[in-house]
Formats: sequence, structure tokens, C-alpha cells
Amino acid sequence: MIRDRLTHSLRDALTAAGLPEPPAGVPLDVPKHREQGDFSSNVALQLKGHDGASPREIATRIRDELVKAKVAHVVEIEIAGPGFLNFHLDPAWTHDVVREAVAEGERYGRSEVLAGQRINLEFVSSNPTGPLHAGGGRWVAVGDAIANLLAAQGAEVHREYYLNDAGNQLDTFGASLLARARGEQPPELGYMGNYVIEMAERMKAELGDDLTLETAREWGYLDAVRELRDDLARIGVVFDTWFSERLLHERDDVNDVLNTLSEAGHTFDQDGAKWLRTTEFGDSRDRVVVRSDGTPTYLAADLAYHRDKMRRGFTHLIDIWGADHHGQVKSLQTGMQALGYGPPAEPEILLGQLVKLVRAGEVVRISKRTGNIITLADILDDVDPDVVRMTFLLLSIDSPQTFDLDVVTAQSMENPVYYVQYAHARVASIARRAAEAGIVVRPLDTVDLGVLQHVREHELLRSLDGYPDAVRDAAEMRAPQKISTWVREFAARFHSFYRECRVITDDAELTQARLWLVESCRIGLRSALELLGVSAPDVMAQLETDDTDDAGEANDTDGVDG
RNA sequence: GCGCUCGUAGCUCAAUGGAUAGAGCAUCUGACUACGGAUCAGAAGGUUGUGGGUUCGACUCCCGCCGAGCGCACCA
Repeated sequence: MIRDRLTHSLRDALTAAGLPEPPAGVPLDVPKHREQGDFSSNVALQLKGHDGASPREIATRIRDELVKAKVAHVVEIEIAGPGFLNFHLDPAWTHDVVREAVAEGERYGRSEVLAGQRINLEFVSSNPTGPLHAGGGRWVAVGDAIANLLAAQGAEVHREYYLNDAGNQLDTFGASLLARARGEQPPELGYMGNYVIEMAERMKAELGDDLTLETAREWGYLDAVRELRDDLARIGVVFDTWFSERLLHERDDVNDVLNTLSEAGHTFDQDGAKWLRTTEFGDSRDRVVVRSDGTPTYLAADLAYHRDKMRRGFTHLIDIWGADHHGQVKSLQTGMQALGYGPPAEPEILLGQLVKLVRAGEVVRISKRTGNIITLADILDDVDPDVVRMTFLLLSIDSPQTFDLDVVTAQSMENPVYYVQYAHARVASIARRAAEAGIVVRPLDTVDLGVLQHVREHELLRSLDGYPDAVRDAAEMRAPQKISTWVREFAARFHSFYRECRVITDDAELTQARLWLVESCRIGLRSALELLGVSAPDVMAQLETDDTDDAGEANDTDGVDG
């Protein structure tokens, strides 16, 4: 609200002063330091050199126009440093933030800038040859949060899981399963994990001993997919589509895409294989799409797959991959370009740095192929799904993450998620107390918010005002950690307010105003937690205290939900 | 060797090219007989790996070097 007004006024002032608008639009920021005002703009710095004026001279001209226009709530416009325009507002502007949040309710922070976009977001896509490993939980949490963020900007988002069920990995897996069922060691380069032994036992119980490579493979495939679904359900993620690679081969899509590429003149034959001339579109080397034995490569199927996504009517594709696959980015994108998609590149590929699992001070290698793995389900056995999600959403995906199993389990009660949830529970608690005290909350438009004068209230609302921007930035940059960062900061402001300002007091007017203030906080907290896929509980389970020796019974601290 | 990514407080990490680089943990000092102390107030902690460059302004962009991870298949 206030931001829109300031931006608008700035634009008018530029026009009135005969200055152009910068190509990137009119900048308006929240300065880091309180003394630098409530809002600031570096527009004069961006326009430096315009008709030879210095940034400070330009800033002065803009300020003169703004002063003439008399912008609401603005008490002083200061020109600082090399030419910043710092807006000092009267504290009452934050009262508009309460009204805005309450008026928008669950829609607060959301927008429609991506309305009309149909986005296909593919993530996880772990091979159906065993359970999800713990590190894969990062892509579960991140993918789901990014999907939420894009949806919050008005896009129609489709969550998709690609099942690599046509390659030789599945054959190897089937052979490993069959060997275990027969009490033998898996073949060389097979799946060594102990989970294969357990699966083989179940398979024998269901199918008996009359097993072939094919029945073992198919049973294992279906069982693995079921387990993937179950694990994902435990953490609350549901995919709209599980896409089978086999479908592409059955429909002859792979050959069709190869023919299309050949007819367009993008392929050539060499050494008995068929190559795709991806260098034509900027790849570092050309790629084989059909091997000399006549079978298509992974890339050929992947091109057919992504073409299928485009044909299903999506306006944009996003894939989330582990950074270990970065070598394939160029080949897929340039291949898609050969098919006529992009630029800009389709799919957009988000590379996430890998998770390093640590237990007992040692790095745990995560590979389904080479032995024991720690699964996402193992972690969910020990800690709350909310803790798991938040742990994976604290970091930028550009940062490699060290996931210390001992720390996460032993200190799960100290996880930042509880700090934020506690703020939400406090809000709910206040509402309960107010109701118990027989306080009737009057309609907001009959309440005088002008009594909200405390510096903690002001800081709290300044923070809340930043939420819509945080959502927009997080969505644009595909960076859910911006939401975790915002909500932790906001929760801190709330706790600080809570300690210093009582909501329910003998002052009826102040109580009314603060109840609405707290309601606006609830809206922000709840919305942010929802974007992260984390629950917003109204009560926190009682935490065990160890300062008394009579706390013998083990309290269940996991039973929080919204 | 080539390529991609990453080096920020003791530790784990934030920071659309903006002003004085911020949190949490750990350490230290404190807090209401009141809405839930899973809380709050404060202290201390930095040559943003390193050397150049671009810019009014660089953790951020460019180049070199050092270090780490990951890729360089007619595997998936």
C-alpha cells in the first residue's frame, strides 16, 4: 500500500522534474539501518550523468517535486550519502499494514503476476530402485516449497515425478532382487543395500519361489514406487503426475523425436551412431542419441519426455536436479532448442548442491548401489516432518548442506521451526485468553489503531510489511530460504513484542487494537509456514523440563498440528 | 587437463550492485509472582580464501591464483 503510493509518487516526481524512469523501474528499498528512514530510493544514483547533473542535484530536484506533491505519511525526505532519497514516515503508516493484511486475509502476500502461466515442476525423480535417501529429502522440501511459491504468484503449478523405468538400472535392480531371493550375492555393480534383502523376503512371501528376472524386476519396481509414494506422503508431498518413461517408448515418442530432429537436419551419423548437433546451439560437444547397436540414449528419451511436457500445454518447465547432473543441463536445453523450444531455455534447470550426511562425525556415503543407506523414512522415524522440512529450507540451494543426523535428532527441539511455530501458538493462545475473558473483538473499522505507538509494534509491522516482497523475491529467484529467513525474523519481532507489550489489559481500546495487530501477525505467520509446507499449530505440546527430578514420564512432543 | 558450483564470526548459515556485512548455535552478563520462559534484553566475536580490475559504490560482476565438491560415456 504505502510502497505503491511512494513508488507512484516517485514516478510522478520524475516526470515533473523532467527525468526519465530507469529501465528497471523505480527502485524503492527498505534500508538496513533505521536512521536511514523507513524507505529509500537510489533512483538519483541510477540517473547520474543525466544532463550532466550530479546524483545529489538530481535527488534534490526529485525531492522538491515530492515535497510539492505532499505524499501521505511522509514527514521528511532526506538526501543522504552519494544521493539516496530517504523517506522518513510517521509511525501511523504501519497501521495501514494491519488493515491490509486483515483485508486480504489468506491472500496476503500473494499476487497474480504469474496468472495464466502453467508451470510444470519436476523434482525428486529418484530412480524406482529403492527408498528415498535422506539427502533426497532436500529436493522434496525445496521442490514442494517452490511449487507453493509459484502458485502464490498466481501460476498453475503441476508437480511431476519422472520414473526412469525403462533403462538398464531397473534390470540391474531386478537381478539384484532375484539374487537376494535366491540367497545369492547381487551381480557385480548391482544393488548391494540391505533393503534389497528385506524386499526380497517380502517378494518371496508374496510371489513364492517361482521367480524370473522379469517378475522380480516388475515386483520390485511396483514395490519401490509404492514406498516412494508412502515416504513422500509422510512428509506431506503429493505429485500430480508420475510419468513413466516406458510410455514414451510404447508410444514410439522417442523414435518420433529422433525423426523430427533428423528431418530438421540437426543429426549426423558417425561411427555407426546417430549424433545430435547440439554444438549448433552452444553445447560444448555433440551428443549421441542413438548408439551403434540401434538403441536410443537417455538424452533421446529425455528430449521426448520434455517435448511431451510442452505438448501437454505447459507454458514453462522447471526441473530441479542435483548438482552432480550439471553436465547434462546444456545437452538437454540445446536439444530442446533443436526441437524448437526456446530460447529462453526450456526446461529451466535448478541445480541444487548435494547433501552431505554426517553421523558420529563421519561422512556417510549415500548410494543405493554400494551398501547401506540412510533413508528419508529413517529420519522421519526420529524427527517431526516439520523439522525435516525446515532443516532443508534454511539454506540456499547453492550451498552444499551438511546434514548431521546426530545434531538434527538430538537437537530437534531446538530447531528453528519451533521458534516460529511457538509465535503462532502464542497468537492463538492470546485469542483463547481474550475469549475466556469475555472480550468481544469489534470490527476493525471501529477500532482506533492510532493507539499502537510502541516501538515494538512499529518494528513488528514494518517486518510484516516486507512479507509480500519476500514472497515475490523468493518466487522469482526460486529461493524458498528467503521465506524461512523472513519468517524467523518476523517471529523474533513477535516474541520481542510479546515480552514487552501485553495484549489483554484493562485499557479496552488498546486491547482491541492489539488483538487486531496480533491477528495480522497470525495471517503472516500462517501464510509463510504454509508456503514452506510446515504446520501452524495453535498449541505446542508441553516441553519436558529437566530442572525437576519428578518429570519421569516421557511426554510426547511430536503431536503438534494445525 | 577442461568444465560447472562453492569458499562469509569458533561452528551452521543469511545478505535484488547500495550506506555501518546479519542471524542461530556455542561463550559471557542480565529479565516480569501478568496473555505459555520452546521466550526476552545485552556483551563479545569479521582483512567476506587471496591478488588485481570494472563502478560514485563490490560478499555480489570480470580476470589470475589457492582450496573444496561435482562432472567430463555409444551409463542412467
